[in-house]
Amino acid sequence: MDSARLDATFAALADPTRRAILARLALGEASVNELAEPFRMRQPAISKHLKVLERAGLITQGHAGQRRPRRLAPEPLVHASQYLEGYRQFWEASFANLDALLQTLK
Amino acid sequence: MDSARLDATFAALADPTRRAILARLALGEASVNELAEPFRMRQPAISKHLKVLERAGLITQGHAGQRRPRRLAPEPLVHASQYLEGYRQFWEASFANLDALLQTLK
DNA sequence: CTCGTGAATAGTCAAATGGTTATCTATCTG
DNA sequence: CAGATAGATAACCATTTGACTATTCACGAG
Repeated sequence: MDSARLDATFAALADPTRRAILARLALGEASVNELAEPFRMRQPAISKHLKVLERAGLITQGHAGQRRPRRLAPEPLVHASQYLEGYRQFWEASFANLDALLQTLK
Repeated sequence: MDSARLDATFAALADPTRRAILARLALGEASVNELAEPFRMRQPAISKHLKVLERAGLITQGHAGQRRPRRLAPEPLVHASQYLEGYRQFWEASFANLDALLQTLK
């Protein structure tokens, strides 16, 4: 529905670093340094990725002392999933046609 | 699984023009000019978008005379959908928690 | 063969991305 | 108060993106 929202969500998902961050956050909230640790990348680069994720609404940030732990937010994932579900009819039909074709060739 | 594949798929989906093209192609194959018609945009711009979609494997091109009709390809949509499904557990738990919270507040 | 049309390609350009280093801000701790 | 540490922000740079115009390529029709 809201096109700009989907733009931001899919753009955020189109990067392996950011997907890895989301995967990590699915296990529970984490600080910036914890999120940065697996990557050969400086902290400001991670902060930039986090800003992209935040602008897409995929994460929210808390504020506990000098830490700002991030946590995963579900809504954009749901919207993106629903968008793709709109094509389910299409791809099931495609595979059904392929099946039919293979049957006739047999 | 294949990260570069998901990169290309999500990047391709992160643009409203390209999503509109996919929506059009879900109704059946179409030529470049037919795809370009709804947009205030020149034909080469559309060709570039089509190249992005093709690199992502979201469309294939036929070759009928001087037309190269595009058609929608299902696989990347399936993969993207499966990727998001991996978070379903997470978001259902999130919403369940929210429900529970609302219950206790009531 | 020549012309018209569908589409691709080349070249240009401005803006956005994704990284860097250096610095600043805020909080915890001795 | 004086560090040390978590993280943000600024400034910079190279690459990519998304549009444009102009041109070229490929095919079909007269």
